[in-house]
Amino acid sequence: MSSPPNTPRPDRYDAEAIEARWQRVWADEGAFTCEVISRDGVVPVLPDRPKAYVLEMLPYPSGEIHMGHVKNYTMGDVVAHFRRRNGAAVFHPMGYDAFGLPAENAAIRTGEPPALVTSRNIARIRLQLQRLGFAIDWSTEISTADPEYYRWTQWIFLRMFEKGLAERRSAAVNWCPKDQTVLANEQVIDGHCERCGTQVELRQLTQWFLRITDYADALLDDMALLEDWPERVLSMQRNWIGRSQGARVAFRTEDGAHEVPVFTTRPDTLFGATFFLLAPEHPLLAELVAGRPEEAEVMDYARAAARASLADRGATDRPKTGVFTGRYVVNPVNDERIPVWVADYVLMDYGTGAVMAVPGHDERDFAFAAQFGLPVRRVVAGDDTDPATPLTEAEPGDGRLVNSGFLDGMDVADAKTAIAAWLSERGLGDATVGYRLRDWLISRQRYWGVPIPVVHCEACGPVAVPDDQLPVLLPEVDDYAPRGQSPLATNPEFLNASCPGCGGPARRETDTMDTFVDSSWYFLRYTAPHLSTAPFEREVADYWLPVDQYIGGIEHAVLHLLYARFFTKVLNDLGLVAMREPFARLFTQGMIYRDGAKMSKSKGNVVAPDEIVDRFGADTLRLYVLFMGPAADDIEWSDRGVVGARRFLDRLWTLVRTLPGDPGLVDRPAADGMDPAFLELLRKTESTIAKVTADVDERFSFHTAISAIQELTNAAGRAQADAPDLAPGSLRALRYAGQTAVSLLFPFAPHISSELWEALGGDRLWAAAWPDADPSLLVRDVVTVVLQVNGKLRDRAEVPAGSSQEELLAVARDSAKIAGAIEGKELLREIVVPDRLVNLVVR
RNA sequence: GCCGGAGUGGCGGAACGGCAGACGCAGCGGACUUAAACUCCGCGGCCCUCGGGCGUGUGGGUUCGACUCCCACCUCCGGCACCA
Repeated sequence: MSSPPNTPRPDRYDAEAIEARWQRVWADEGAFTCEVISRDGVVPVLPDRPKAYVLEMLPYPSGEIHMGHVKNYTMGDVVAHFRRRNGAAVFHPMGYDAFGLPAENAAIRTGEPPALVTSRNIARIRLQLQRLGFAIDWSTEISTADPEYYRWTQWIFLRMFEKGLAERRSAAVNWCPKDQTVLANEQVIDGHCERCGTQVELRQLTQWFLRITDYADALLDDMALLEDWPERVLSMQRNWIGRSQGARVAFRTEDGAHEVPVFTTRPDTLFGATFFLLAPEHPLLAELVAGRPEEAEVMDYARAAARASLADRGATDRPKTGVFTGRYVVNPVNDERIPVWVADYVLMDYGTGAVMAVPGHDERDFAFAAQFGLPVRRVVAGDDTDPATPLTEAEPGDGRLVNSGFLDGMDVADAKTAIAAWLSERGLGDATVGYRLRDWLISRQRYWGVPIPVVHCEACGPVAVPDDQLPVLLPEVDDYAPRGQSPLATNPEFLNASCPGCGGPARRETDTMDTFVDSSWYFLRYTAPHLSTAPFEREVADYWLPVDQYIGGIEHAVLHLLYARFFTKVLNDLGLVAMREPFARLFTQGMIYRDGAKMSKSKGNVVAPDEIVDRFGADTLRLYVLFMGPAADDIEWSDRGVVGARRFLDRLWTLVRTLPGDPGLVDRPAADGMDPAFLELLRKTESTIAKVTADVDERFSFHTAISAIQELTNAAGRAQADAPDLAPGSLRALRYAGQTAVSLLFPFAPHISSELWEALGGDRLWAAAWPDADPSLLVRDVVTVVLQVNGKLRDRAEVPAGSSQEELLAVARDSAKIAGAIEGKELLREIVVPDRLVNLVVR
């Protein structure tokens, strides 16, 4: 499209200048500052319109944002802009998950304090985010490493401590030898440290735990409240919590001295138990073998198992190992005497650490029995199977009970009920539930985290630091290097304290908290970011929360997202907030790949957001990361694709800057008497409004929304090129189309949209009402009807919308192609779908 | 093994019971240019002679009609996994 000779050549699209200009305007006007926030302890007036708390997972300030951040925050920005222009009170804050190992490790390398590294990184990240033009309320920015913030992290910890939800106890825990700290179960992937990949070891240590297992059922049950969470995440959490219904059954040692309970999900197979297993760590083990000939071998085995790494012991393809203890227990259901073995496939921290082995119907027990020549007994058989048929492999499936006394003939489900009642009546067992979920180990033997606000008194034990002495400040230390205990332990001023209870000498806790604690409540702090008397203001928090739309990466499915749900439930039980779930709707974005791999520095395949902004502008980058493909999918980065996004913005720029007619926003033109080509453009404009609105609001389908705007822009460009002399109605339809494209594009590319909107004579596009489609223009007066024979497309016809069945059939019969296709055949049926198709079924 | 998700042009993808391949990238042809880039216009699943035939991982089914729904299978991705 060349410029007509007498019009001035339009100015070039200068992204850099435009973006700087509008970012300044928004900041000067406080365009995205949220009024409904507790500031200086003053509770704001709560507005009487819908609210939208739009939140993306806060970044770890590593010094550079990456493309994943750009995609994440652009999506949130689109939603926030969309809701604002649709009349909602919007809150869209940002903060930094600022404690953690990378800054600490950098500090160790360079000798700079982690606080300095972190604040420098935060300053840089803030600039990068601002350069992308995100509509963030920067006045509510928080950093989890700020004493003003972590004071309240400590405060919440103390509330949990008071409730018995935070406790110190000895347990076998995961230890990362490289990072020199313990890890939570969620932070161990296949036996390796989630952060550094080192194989973790098991160590028996006294550590702080949060009793998330107390909330296992609530975390499962309340998933019903999470209707808009991806099934994938719910399934992962369900899996992680791992609830299974079973029974606890009391076995006794044959001398009657000890009761050893087991947990089983198959109490129906109790008659099939032919041996009995203890975990190597089982507390009774040493006593059972004390002074017996088996003692040395058994205890050697137990010690070897304790030394084995989690990865080794957890390997399912390893042959079964175990040692006979020389002792027997009695099966309560038939008084049968069965041998007790120790085996390392039995886990101490699941169930009771003891297992009744039913080799006939459990694959692991069968493998163990085969290994050691132990008997296998069938107690479940199919309807056509003789109860005496020997088992050549474990049959864990359904069937009828056999060789099982009073259970014989029942199916598995009935037998479970019957045996549970039988055991319960005799006090020998109860229906119970097992969970895979473990308590959350939050101690870390590292420097750069929240100090656990407890002192250890010789007389009183662990004692909470009183609220009025919070925050327990992270002290300066000379050496941050991890040495198996927290660097805080080397600072005598920090270490020595007096007991808040008895005043006697005491020692401060030197472990710091897992940084996932910090991010488990930050969404509340935003609503009162500087409040000095409480972590948040209940009234304001209850107004904004739960978060209406939360957006982040799938990698937090069982980490942050589980922990934050747990914290919310605790705060709810403490009467501090009304919500039971923090995130009403969750969207998990896909990863951006390049050259078939996740972008990472070590692979050298990183595309730096800043470079793209330098070359093409922030609007191009924002548009491209959303246009790439479905927001939830993993997608390959394309350098050429970015160019395409920029080309589109250039095209829109040229279109709007060369629109004929006087400046000034136009209203929707009247359809009556309009030139057909421009009526078509008007219809296109209206259907684009409808599509973009639905795609953003209901489907989270940004790439299709953008493609619809592109179609509209292309259509307007063609209409302009094809018709140099325009009737007034046509002119208006053209301007209206361009203007609407700009308006719809705003959430995606706010700077260029604002600039063009201004050029069109508009003002403050970010506050302008989102356009509404005119329903009367969404229905067409002429439609294309598909003519089929036996479901195969044979012809098309243009007919007036709303034509009757008879009219449509007449049109079909008039078609030469249809006539040819049905010639000489018997007409069996005529299918007519109004305004869509006619299908003639012939034989 | 169990649970979840996905298979459509050269590529990212669209269509979610009714015209398969919108939009974009790459490609080809053309215009502009001394030339190149930019930009613009056009073509574009495969086979084939216009007419047509075949095409959404594979095989069945439901339906007038299936990328879409149902059953079975294959492949890939993700999660859990000696959890009794």
